[in-house]
Amino acid sequence: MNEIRPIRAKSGTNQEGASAHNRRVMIDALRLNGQLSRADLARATALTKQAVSNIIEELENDGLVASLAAVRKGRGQPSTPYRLVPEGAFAIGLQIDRHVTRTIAVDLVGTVLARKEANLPAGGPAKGVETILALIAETRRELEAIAPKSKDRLVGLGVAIPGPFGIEADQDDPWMMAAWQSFPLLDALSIGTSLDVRLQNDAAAAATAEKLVGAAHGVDHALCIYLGYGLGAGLILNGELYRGANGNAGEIGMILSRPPGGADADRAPLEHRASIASLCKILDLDPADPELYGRIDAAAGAPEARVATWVADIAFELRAAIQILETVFDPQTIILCGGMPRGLARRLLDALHPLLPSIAERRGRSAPRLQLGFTDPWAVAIGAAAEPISRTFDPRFSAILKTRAVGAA
Amino acid sequence: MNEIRPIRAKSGTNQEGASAHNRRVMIDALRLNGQLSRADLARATALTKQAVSNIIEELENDGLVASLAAVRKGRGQPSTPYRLVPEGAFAIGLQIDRHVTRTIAVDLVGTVLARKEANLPAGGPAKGVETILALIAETRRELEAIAPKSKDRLVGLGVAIPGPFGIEADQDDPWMMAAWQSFPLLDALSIGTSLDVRLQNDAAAAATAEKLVGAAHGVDHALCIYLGYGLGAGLILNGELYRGANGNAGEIGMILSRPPGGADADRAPLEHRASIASLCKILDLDPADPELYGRIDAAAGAPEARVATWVADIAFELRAAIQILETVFDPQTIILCGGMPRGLARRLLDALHPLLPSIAERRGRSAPRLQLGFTDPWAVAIGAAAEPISRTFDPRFSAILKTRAVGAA
DNA sequence: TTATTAAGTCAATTGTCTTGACTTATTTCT
DNA sequence: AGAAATAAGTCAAGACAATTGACTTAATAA
Repeated sequence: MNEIRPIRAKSGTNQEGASAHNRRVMIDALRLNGQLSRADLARATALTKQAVSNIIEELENDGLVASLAAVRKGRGQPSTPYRLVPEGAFAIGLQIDRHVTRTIAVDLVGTVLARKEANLPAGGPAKGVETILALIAETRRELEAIAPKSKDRLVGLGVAIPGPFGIEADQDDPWMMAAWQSFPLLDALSIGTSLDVRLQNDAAAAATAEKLVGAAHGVDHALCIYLGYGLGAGLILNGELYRGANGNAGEIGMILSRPPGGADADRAPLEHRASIASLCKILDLDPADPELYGRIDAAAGAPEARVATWVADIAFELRAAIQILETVFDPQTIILCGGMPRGLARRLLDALHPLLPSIAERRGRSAPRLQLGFTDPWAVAIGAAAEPISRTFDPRFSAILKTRAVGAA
Repeated sequence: MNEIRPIRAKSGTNQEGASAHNRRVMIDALRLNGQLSRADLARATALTKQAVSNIIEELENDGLVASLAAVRKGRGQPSTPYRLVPEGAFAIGLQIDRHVTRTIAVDLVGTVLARKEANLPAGGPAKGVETILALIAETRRELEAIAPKSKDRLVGLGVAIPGPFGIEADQDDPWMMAAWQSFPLLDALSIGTSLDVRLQNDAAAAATAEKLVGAAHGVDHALCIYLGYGLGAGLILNGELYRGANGNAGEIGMILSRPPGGADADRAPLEHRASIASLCKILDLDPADPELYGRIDAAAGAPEARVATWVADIAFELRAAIQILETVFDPQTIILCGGMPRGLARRLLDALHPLLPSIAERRGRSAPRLQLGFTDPWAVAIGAAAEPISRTFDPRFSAILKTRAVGAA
């Protein structure tokens, strides 16, 4: 009998893996610096001029980079800077929220080229998927009208859906979107769109957006607190989005916390008290209302005592959460983002200060401990769209490795 | 004027980087699986038989792996398994604690070959370094007596020191070991030993030990809660130790928390209530007592009400901390380790159950949510010694990349 | 005895980066 | 002006490490 035992091992790599990584590094460097000459790139990446030359030539042929006018910067031959070509790649993002779904089309540099929104019909995922597929198809048509090249250069469909994933959720708990969790969404979308589809939770998507085109651009260690209908955090660690063992890392809304002055038995998920959902409750708003955002905006603009209470309460909770996150992750910065009116986000940011003391209080900080990120309702959809771009073009450890034939875990 | 602007970029790689990675992957696979044939390795790493053959031959010449007797496992030529050679590499670990310092020598597979302990003299780091260098020298002599090869095969010196690092600490706060923090320890040790020296905090060291030879062996997402004189956590994310932006990730002892029933103003660092230091306070023990461990052991064995109180109190705090860590990191398992008697650790583990509900409660878990790791006073020193081994031989993203000439962040 | 299966080697090939010399274009010095 | 210095970028050969496909070896199964 040959006993077949699973062998645990990481996979190896070869020249192809190295080459793929180097291409990604070039694109990343151009994304971060706007434009660089071949010589700049060689210095920045520690590769030789010649290697860079070959790779840039290849990327130029692939339509991903293009040269700009030569610039004289002193003695020596003028350099020819290169930049990313926005039309080099496109991606579609899909946000599925509790009551609404949104699609977005972006290009290689993260510019939004099309956006669509629809309310999710009653009847659960089976019905909802039809709406979604129609919305995606519409978005693709619109994108192709603007950028005909996109037809052959769509690198994937990123999907953002509120987490957490795969837990034993109460099927009736509206927080969980349990029906969607158990629905074979990935398959339905893969078949329905013929695109490469990946799931993220909404906080991770928000973080992806901040990483590609926002405040986390080029920051290796950043946390994005996402305050939406629920509460979550997207973790950027070592320059990559961290997903955890089951894709649930950062689900800070599920932290059990005692309300101020409350007893231990009063522990409840943080997001029950700190989220747009809690604001809806305080303001007696229907979360399913298509005009929700406008109503919140109106309430936040008016001298509304209940909003002030919510801001104060949520600031209390978030201060503690921020202190914990800073302590546990030691990030360069924390970015507050979410689907709420900008004015409300600003008020919240103000209310959060002064922050609690933490190890983040150090001399010579280059970034603020806490800053504002994207705060419009489209942030998650943008992040969803950014995911395929990031996955395809950003340097990542796993992109170097060969895909393994055997092995587990 | 040529304006010199820093270019932000990740570095590239080449065949050498790929080759170095593949060597690490081989060693990692052998470490995880005990012994594997070349064909096994080829399947596990997705490399070709030929590539594996070449690498294994090289590793064999380097004295890092060796073949075992061929085994027949059915039809076909018998396979020749390979294993790691313990004498292939050695490392020294140094733990500097508040009142004591320890050194350890380990080999490639993590076996402890020598250990030394000394009390740190009064007079601060300047004086302490002399003690430490003498201890290291003694350890090296002892190691060389046991394993003469170690002279040429010492890959580094790992140092574990209580964190956090680089914060604006009160110089008189005994928690902070501020004097050591500001002392140029790295330089002193580098010069004094001519070894490659790296610093970690003690919790990270404990996690490194668990990763190399303990409960986190082969686990990609694990957290080690380290309960020593202070409280910290070592984070293993994607199979690598995560350090954060400033090497302070996991310093959960610095989380500000309200005591049960306490007011907001009572917030204090978690480790003030949850650590061996808090036990010392309860038991009226002098932390500087060289016999501290024995005294704690005695108290924990006796029917001592104060110990029971401490266990209950600390379990209360740690339950909340564990729930937070599970929620935030989504790990496969959490390992409880620290410098305390095994019996006490067991009592604490029991007292922690039932754990608070979290996203970690899922069907089909393969590892327990919480398990016991190393709990002897040498755990941190072992981890310190494991660090150079891990750094030199474990697969890591950064090991693939070229070292960059220019560029920042 | 023969076929089948699997481990492992041999030798040639491929792909990607490196090396070192060279060309081109510009500024600075004399 | 002319020469020297400096920097960007190319050319062509070389090095390195994995791949490819045929081959050898050694076992079990038919």
